[in-house]
This record gives sequence, structure tokens and C-alpha cells, in this order.
Amino acid sequence: MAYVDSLRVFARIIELGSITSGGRDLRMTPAVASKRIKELEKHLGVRLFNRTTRSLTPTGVGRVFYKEAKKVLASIDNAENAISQFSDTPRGVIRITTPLGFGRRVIAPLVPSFVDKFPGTEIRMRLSDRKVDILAEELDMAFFIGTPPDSNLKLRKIADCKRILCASPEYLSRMGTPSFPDDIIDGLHNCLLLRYPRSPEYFWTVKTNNGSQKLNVSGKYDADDNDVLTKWALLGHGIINKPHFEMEDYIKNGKLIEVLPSNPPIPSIIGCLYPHKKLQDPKMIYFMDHIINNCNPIFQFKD
Amino acid sequence: MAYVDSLRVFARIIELGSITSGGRDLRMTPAVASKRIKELEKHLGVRLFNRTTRSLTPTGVGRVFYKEAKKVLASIDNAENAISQFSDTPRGVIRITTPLGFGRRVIAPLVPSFVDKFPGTEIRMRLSDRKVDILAEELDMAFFIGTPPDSNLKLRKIADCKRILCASPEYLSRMGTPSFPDDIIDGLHNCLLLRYPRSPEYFWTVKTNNGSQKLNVSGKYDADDNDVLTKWALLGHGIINKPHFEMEDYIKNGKLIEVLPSNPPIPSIIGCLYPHKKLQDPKMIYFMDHIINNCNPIFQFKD
DNA sequence: AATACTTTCAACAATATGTTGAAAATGATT
DNA sequence: AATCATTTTCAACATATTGTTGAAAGTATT
Repeated sequence: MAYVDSLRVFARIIELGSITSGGRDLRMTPAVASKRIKELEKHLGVRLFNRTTRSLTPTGVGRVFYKEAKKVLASIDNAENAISQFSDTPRGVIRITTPLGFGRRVIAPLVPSFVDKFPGTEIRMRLSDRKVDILAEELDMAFFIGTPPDSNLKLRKIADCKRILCASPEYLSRMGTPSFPDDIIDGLHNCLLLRYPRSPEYFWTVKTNNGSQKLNVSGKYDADDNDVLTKWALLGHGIINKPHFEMEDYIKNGKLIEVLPSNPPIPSIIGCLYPHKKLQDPKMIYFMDHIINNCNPIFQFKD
Repeated sequence: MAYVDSLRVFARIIELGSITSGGRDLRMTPAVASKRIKELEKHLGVRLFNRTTRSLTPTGVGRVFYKEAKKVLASIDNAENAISQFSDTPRGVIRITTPLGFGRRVIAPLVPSFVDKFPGTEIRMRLSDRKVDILAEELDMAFFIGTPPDSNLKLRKIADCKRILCASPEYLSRMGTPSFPDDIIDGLHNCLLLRYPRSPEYFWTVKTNNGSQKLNVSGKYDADDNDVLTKWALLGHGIINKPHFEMEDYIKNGKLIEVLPSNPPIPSIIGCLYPHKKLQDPKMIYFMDHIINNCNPIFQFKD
């Protein structure tokens, strides 16, 4: 019996609330997922779900078994991870999360070559500009751009990331081109900010002749998706503060113009966070190495 | 993939030291056990054993994975036990150990009817007169006759067990029939004792007019198997101190004669030991109930 | 060198698993 | 109330996996 598989679907079904979607998440047809649950129920001799065709709720036993099943699955993961530390080649699935722009432009292009190089591996990417809790979401590593959040995770720095303030020519001619940092604070310009629940208070820090200066910027709208901000900027709605490598093309073809070129934002750090205990797992190291060794041509700016 | 099965054989193979015996222990042919290990190794991408046809030693990884595999298996047991507490009918395998005579005469006859009554169950009996560590050997319950060993196990008393001293007529006519308790101490008679490594110092306690008396008995040979003792007694080699129900037939047909009938040994307790945490598991309660409710006709003496 | 035992293999048989399309059920919508 | 869109489940079939058997190969022990 594919007992472990059954436990996996079972857990997923509880988490996603339906047999169909739980099954889909593990790439099995509803029929199979359904059969798996029936097998499990038969094996255990109890009913795990109360189900109608339109609703599915776990029974009391189901809820208890879910907790236990998660422990079983965790201990299996554990066992297999213990193994992969012995093997010198990386193996297993790597679940990563990255910011949208960075993920799309830097990580995603490097994924296929990694999996090709190490056939025992699989990558699951989750792209999001929101802060994700990699422990709660059972991820292996989180890439980030910005200031490293302090947490009990291990950090590996990948590169410094030059940032740039920019806006569309149309916006600048309409609203005026700022000459000094102070020209964009206190709502004088519409600064497009990334914001999500519990995002830190926002200010931009720019270089000046005598060090750096914190700018209290604000804008009339925000979003939790960097691509939305970029679109807004391109449409002439405001100023954005973005990694240089993402804006490069727009600057070159004149869609966007650098703002305050003598006062660029201080660079942020591109890095990767992961739980301590995964440090010995070769897949982790190999994947980070792969990213670090191959992302330079994409940044090509190394200041 | 029968992943869990693979883990089980793997663990058993490590414990028993060979693929053949590990497989046999789980009722699979050597060919299957071998295939299972190969699957596991392929799945994990590491070699678990160094093997020649005549010797099998786990690799370093193998030893590590063994520890992890045991944890996985334990968590599976845990999960399933959590379930069986919800089910009102007993389910699962019950691993018991009993003394030889008691097991053969009392427990064994009641096993088939139990399994018939509760089709979800299986019984694994281990018969031995030696002291067994039920936690180390991963057993569910241990029946015993005698004084309850003090341990951190829970005890359920099943019955008092009348004991009897007896010897063959031939022995008694040759060596003389003792009239008083003092006649059998200090090596005056060959008392056949059950002894095994770390068995307690031995004495027999008999009833007297004014309470009880400890008798310092000894014999020229002993064994760790009660049936051997019985055979010796039948062949006229000495006096034994045994549960009444086991000797009944021999007394009736004259093969053995009760010794010191007015000073019988104090009764010992028949009971059952089990780990606390298994208390809620219905299979445990049901099995003990079944034994207790059905063993009386076998004892039929209830004094 | 012969023996006895263990592991492994190949070929086959028996089981189990996954797929597909359709049916049944139900909550939402008209 | 009737229809609709979903979801679960079923039956029949194709596919894959697992178990069996008997034989072969290898190796400590005698």
C-alpha cells in the first residue's frame, strides 16, 4: 500500500479542504485521491471525513490523525534529510520563495540548469513580494532583497544590490524633476511603496555628500506586488525605488528616467535565509552556490 | 512504493543481521527483502549495507538511517494508536509474552476466539519463562505468575493462583515423604528451581498454622524452562513448586503426589503488565477482558 | 575442495494502482 | 422549483508494481 502517499494526500486534503484540490496539489486525479482516503479509512477502521459532494469536514478522529500524520511525514523528511547529508550530490525537493522581480529575472532562469546538473533534485518556487514565514510554510530557503530581517534563520549574502529611483519622463515633466532629496519627501511627490500587512514603516535612505539621509516619502497608493508598482511608474503615476538590475532596460530605452542621480538609494542586500539545521544538507549549499556563481552576468554591475 | 514496509524490513535486517532473517521475521521471502533494500537504496541514493553473500554490515549511512527509520516507524505506530483510541473496537497487532505453562494452557486456547471476535486484530505470542523487558522488546503486554515485579509498568491482576508442591510417587518412596516444611530445606530434598540470569534469590514460602514460613530450598539442577522442571519431577528427580492448574492432571492420574498438603505454598498472583500509555488503547483492554472472562473455567479453583 | 548458507536474478503470476468517463449528490443560482 | 456547476465516487479497463519460485553465484567454514 502506498501508505505514505495516502498520508500525504490526507494531510493536503485537510489543509486545502477538498479531496479534489488536495489531490491536485500532489498531482493525482480526484479519483485516486478519493480512493486513497478510502483505503486509509479502511486501514484505520475509522471515518476521517464527513463528506457530501459539496462539502468536506474532518471528523474528530480525522483532526487527531492529521496531527499525527504530520509528525509521521516530518519524521520521514527528517530521515531522508539525514541521508542526503551523507550523499555528496544534492537530492530531494527544494522549496524556495523569492521576491517577484528577483525570482523571475534571476532565480527562475537558473532553475532548469540546476535541475539538469543534479537530476536527483526538484525545485518548487513560490514568488511573492510579501514577507513569508519559511518555517510555517515548510520552505527550505527564502531569497530577499533589502535589509535582512532579523530572525533566527541563517543568512547567506549573495550580493549588494544597487538601487535606483526612477519615474517616467511624462511624470517628471508634469510634476517637475526633483533636484535635491528634500524635494520628494512629505508627499511632494507620489512615491510608490511596497506595502503589505505588517510591513515596516517606510522611508527611503539615499546617499548624500556627507553620508546618507533618511527620506520620509509617501504616496497616494501602494500595493503588495512590485510589478504593480513598476507598471504604475511606467504609466507616469509616481517615483519608484527599485533594484537597478530590474530597471536597467527601462532606463536604456527611455521609458524611465533616473531621479536624483547624484543621490541614489543606498544599496540593499540580496541574500538567502534558511533554517540552521538545513545547513548540512548538500542540496541547500549546491543550490545557493549555483545561484551565486551564475547570477553575476545578470547583475553585471558589481560596484 | 511500499515505503513503510521497506523501512520495516530494513530495521529488522539491521537488528537481526541478515536480509534473510530480517525478511523472514516479517514473513517475506529473502528475494523480496533483498529487493526492498535495493529499492530503498535506490530511492535514497546511498548504499545502506556492505554485503557479501555471507556477511552483512550496515554502512555509516545505514546506521544513521536506522535510527531515523525507527523514529518514523514509532511515529507511525503512534499515529495509528491515536486512532485506535477513537475506534470502539480493538484493532491492530497485540504482542504479548507469557510464561510457558500459562501461555500454553490458558492464553493460547483463548487467542483464536479473540481474533475471531475482533477481526481487526492480530496476536503475536512469545512464550518464555525468562524475564522479558517488554519495552525493549517492543511488546504490548506481559502475563506473569508469581510476585509482580516492581517496575514502571501498569499491573492488572487477573487471579490468585493456587500453587502446589509435588513430586512423583517413585521419588517420594525413594527419598522419603516430607512431613514438615523443615524437611525440605537446606538440600534435604532436591527442589527443582526455575533460574535464569538475574533471577531473584530463591526460596519457597508456605502456609503454616501461624502464618507463613520461608523455606530455603535448593536443588542439584535447575533450568530456565518450567517444562523441563515438570519433566524432571515426573521422572522422579525432585520436588517442584508449581501453579495448581498445571499439575492438576498429574495429581489426578497419580503421576505426581502433593507434598506437604497441609503446608501449600502461598498463592501467587497471575497478572498482566503493560505500559501506562497503552491504557487507552481498546485492543489492550479488550484482550485482557477476554482473558479474564474466559480463563476461569481453566482455573476452576477460585479459592 | 566440498559444504552450507546467503544474496541476487530472471521469469512468471498475482495484486495493486492509475485512468477515464460517467453517475450521483449537493449547494448555489436563476 | 428547476437548472447549473462542482465535487465525490464508481466501474471497467490498462498499466505498473509486488511477490513467488527455482536457479545461480558467491563466500566463510569444514
